[in-house]
This record gives sequence, C-alpha cells and structure tokens, in this order.
Amino acid sequence: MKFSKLFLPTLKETPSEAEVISHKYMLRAGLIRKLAAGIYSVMPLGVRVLRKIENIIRQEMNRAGAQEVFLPSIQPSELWRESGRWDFYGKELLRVTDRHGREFCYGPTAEEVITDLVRNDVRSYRDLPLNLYQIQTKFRDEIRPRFGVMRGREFSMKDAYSFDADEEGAEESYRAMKKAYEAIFLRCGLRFSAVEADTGQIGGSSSHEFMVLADSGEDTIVHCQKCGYAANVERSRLPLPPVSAAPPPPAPMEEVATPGMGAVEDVAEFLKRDTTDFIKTLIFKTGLKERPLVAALCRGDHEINHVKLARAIGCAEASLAEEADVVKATGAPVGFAGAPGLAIPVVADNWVRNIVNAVTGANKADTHIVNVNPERDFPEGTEWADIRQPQEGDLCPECAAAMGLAKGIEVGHIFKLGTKYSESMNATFLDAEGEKKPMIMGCFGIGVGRTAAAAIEQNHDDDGIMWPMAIAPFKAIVLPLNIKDSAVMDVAESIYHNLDDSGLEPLLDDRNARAGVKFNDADLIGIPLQVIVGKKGVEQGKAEIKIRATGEKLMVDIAETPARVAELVKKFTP
RNA sequence: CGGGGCGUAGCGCAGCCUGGUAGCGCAUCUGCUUUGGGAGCAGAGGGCCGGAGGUUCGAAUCCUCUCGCCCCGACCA
Repeated sequence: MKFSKLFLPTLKETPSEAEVISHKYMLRAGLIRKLAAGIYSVMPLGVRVLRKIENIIRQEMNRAGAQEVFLPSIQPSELWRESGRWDFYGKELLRVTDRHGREFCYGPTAEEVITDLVRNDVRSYRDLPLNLYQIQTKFRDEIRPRFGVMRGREFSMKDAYSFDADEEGAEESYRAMKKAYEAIFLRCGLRFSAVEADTGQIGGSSSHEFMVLADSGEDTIVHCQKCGYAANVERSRLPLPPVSAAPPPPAPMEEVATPGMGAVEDVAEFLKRDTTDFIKTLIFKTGLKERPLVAALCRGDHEINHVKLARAIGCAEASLAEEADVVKATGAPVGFAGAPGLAIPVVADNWVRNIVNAVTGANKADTHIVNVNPERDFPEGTEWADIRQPQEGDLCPECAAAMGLAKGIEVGHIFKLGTKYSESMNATFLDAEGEKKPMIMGCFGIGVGRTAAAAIEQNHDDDGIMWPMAIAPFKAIVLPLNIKDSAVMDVAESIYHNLDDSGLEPLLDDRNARAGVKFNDADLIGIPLQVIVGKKGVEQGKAEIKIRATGEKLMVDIAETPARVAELVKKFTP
C-alpha cells in the first residue's frame, strides 16, 4: 500500500474530546472518527487492525471446535420476553418499532437468538456439544459512553455460545474457551490476567474476565503474586480477620456528643480513636419488596463494595439510599447511623465482627456510641458476609500472601450459563435414555475494538502507538526520505515490492514530505518496523531498520533488507 | 439522572466580562526553493460564531429556551 493513496488523515493535535491515551491516538493516527456519543466510524487503518484481531479470534475459535455463524442484529421482542429480559435489561436495550408496530431491539448480545436457533434444530444428545460464534456489531445504550471505543455504545463483539448435554461437557466447553481466549490474547501481544468475575446481567453460575492490565482500566482487580489468584474486586473473596488472643474486656455502651461530625475521620480525630475502631453504617436501597432498605456495615477504614453487597442481599443492585430514607430508617440525619437498635435488616462485613469496644452512630443527631460490641449489641438476625472492597495488602484467600490491586480493561468475559436460557426458552434435547433435558449453556465474549484500544494502552510512548506485530495494520513502513532523489526512490520501491511479494504487508511512504513528517507519522501510527532509505545510506549500499518498540536501529545492506525484515517480523510475532 | 465544563474555519484556540458586523497557529490550495525528526518565502480559499426565540439602532458577545459534546458520580458482559 502506498501512503499517498491511503485514506489516513493524521492529526498533529489531539481533539479536545479525547482524554485517555488509546482514544487520543486512535483519533490522531486516523483509525477512527466520532459520529455521535459512543458511536464511531472506523477508517482504513483501523479496519486493518480490527481484521487482524478478528482473524486471530477466528483461528483460535475454530481450532477449539467452534463454528462461525452470523446472527441478525435486530431481534424480535418476543424472544426477549420469553427469556424474561425484555423488562430486566432496562434502558440499555435499544428498542425499535417497525412499521407494523412490532417491537424489536438492536441486539446487545445474542443468547435469545442463538437459543431459539438451536432449540429448533437440535433434538438429540447426538448433536451435542455444539459451540457457535459470530463477530457482530452490538448496541448497548450505555448511560455514559466514554474513552472512545473502550466504552462505546455501538461496538463489534465476538460472542460464542456453547450447548452441552451434561455438566461435565459444559465444564469441558468452558475450559476449551478459556484456553482459546488465553491463546488469542497472547497472540495479540497483550499482558492480561484471567480473573474470577461477577456474572451481572447475563446471569449464570460462574465466570472469568480477561483483564488487560492498564492504568486507564475501568475495573479493579485483586491479585496474588504468590499463587496467581486474581479476581475482580466485585467478586473478590477475603479471608476472615485474625482473632486477637487476648481481647480487652467489653465495656458498657455509652453515648457521646459529636456535634456536626458525620464522617468517620472527623469523629476519630475528635475522640482520638483509630478509624479501625469504627463501624461504618450505610443505608442501601435494594429494590426488593420484603426489605427495601438494608443497613450495610463495614470497618471505619474499609469501603462497601456494592456488587458484593447486592450478591449477599440477593438483589439485582444495591445503591445508597436517599437522605429522606436514611432519616426514616434511622431517625437521624445522614452520618449518625449505627446498628444497635436499628429496625431495618443489617448486613455486616465479616471484619466488623470482632472489633472490641467500637464506635458507631447512635441513630440520633450529633451523637455516637462508644463501646459497641457486635455480638452483644447488634440486632437479632444480623447477617455476616464478605461485602467490603479489598485493600492493598489484604491476604489471599488461597495462600494467605499479601495481595495487590491493579486496574484492568475487560477485553473478554466467559460465563457458565447453566440452564438459565434453555429452561426459560425451552431448549431441550433427548438424552440416550430418551429423556427430555435442557441443554447446558455457556457464553463467551470478546470486545474486538476494545482489544485494539487495550493494545494501545499497553503499547505506546509519547510519540504514538507501538502495535504488537500480530495486530499491526502494516508490519513495515518504507520511508524514502526524499522521493525526488531517484536513487533513493528506486531502492525504496524495490524493497517495498520485495516485502509486498513476500506477504510482509509493507506501507510505502511515497509522499513528497520532509523526513521529519514521515518519521513522526510512522511513529504515531505505530508500524512495528521502519525501513529508512536515505541518500547517505544508499551511497554506501545500506538501508536502516528501526524497531518502533525499542527504538533500536540496524544498518543493513540494501539487498539483505527484505530478509532482515522478514526475520524481525517472525521474531516479534508470538 | 445529579454535579462540573465546553460548542467560534478540518484540528487546537483567542475574542464574550465592558454589544459596533470575526481573529491567531496548524492544516488545505497555487508557485518557487528546501528534503535525516512536524521547512522557508509569496499568494489564495474556507466560519450565517451549535440551533430557536428575545432585548437593542446594532448580538459571537446580554437574556430565555433548546440541541450536541466532554469530565466526575451513580450505572455497566
């Protein structure tokens, strides 16, 4: 490909809308342009990257025994009503009505469609297992799209669905996908971690997220260096707190005046007590009829994780209650809630249980209670659970070593669905005994554009992108520094054609531009290898190969250049 | 949805407070020179100032409404 013919408008300055690195560089390197919030056009260079990623995905999915299909993006509401998600999915589901008044949605995922497809054509255990996947545009009407294609509303996703006759088969399908995913992200040149995850709206029994480690990630994970345990904080398991051998004796509860001091830090300062002696009480809305409000407790220096809390309560989501509800539930303004004497249900974090002579709110304005002892003073029926946010240094649930926290970008997510959809949508088969059974399902997603963005987050410098070889739009860019110098141009063209004939996907920068412009654009768009052809080099029979990622420069005989490029391409392709 | 910010040429911005009919840099086009890290000179084109009302002799500027975008939060395969 010749640069002069390529639709590749690079930007010298960053458009003001971009905040994160990958978004900035995707715009500047001419990969994408925005059409509306969370909706992007992909330009030629971007398409080349996406196709590379898609092809790696295809190869590994096919190798794992999955078959590619292509499902509709517009899906009838009936299927979604059958699964029960028409109402459950909420505003994120983009609903449309056709000219006859029939309701449809733009597919955010395809469990319903695939289950419908399979139930109609699969009847026997002999047809199982089956794993079908597609690479399709999805639409999710996110509340707040952001960070370019990282959290877009319209995006390309590979989604796979497995159907098995029994648990062992489903387990095997899950393992095969996990292995395929590891191969895919490894080949894409990403540093990632497969972590235990929450199942969210998709449902099902268990799941792993594939997290690309990057500071700009929206998810937080806890991980153990020693044994390799890693989990999304939403799914983190924390061991019980150490028990003191000789705890001080419990003292009688006593009210203290704490005028205007709602925050734990203020009260701690005032009472000269450590925040670890405090029990923080937060009131949450659950959306449940039987217990709309719940008090969640954690130690003063800890934070409640809303997702862990929701799971402990058994509700879809837990969010902080409005001020009026807090007043109603506790009889005090926000900041003075405490478990003793509270009428609403109490869920307390395990780490609260053996705090001795703790400080907590008195359910009375400007008042706290000291010497609270949970076992003695908490209401009857208090539930204990693991509901707090992990902290740096928390101990590993598997091996008890200290864990760390890291930010990650979720590029893939795999779920064991069980029979959630096959039962609600009646996808059954006859087993060897002639008995009718629901298929056991799994589902497996990869965000294609997000994988590209994650690759940039992990591989860039101040000058631009440094594409991993396997997903680079071009593997090498040939830079004749002066196209009017026919000796230089002849050498550049011959190297270019040679590379092209060898299938090494070269780009020839044949623009009549100064050397600096070409260097800067080559760095920006992140082609892994630059072949620099200049006057001085040509006179000595040499060309120069620059490795974008390391900055390393090699002087090479012109005749050997294509072979050296081929070598380097091979070396850098995992 | 709550909070904050921003819409002026393709991109980045100034002008707005204190109304007088739009400007800078980059990019683009033409010509000449230049060609190893975003060139120089000369010339040229491009904006009903997001939109709609209003105030005024006069609105990019003041007021009201509206649309869009970005950030934080809530939310989220």
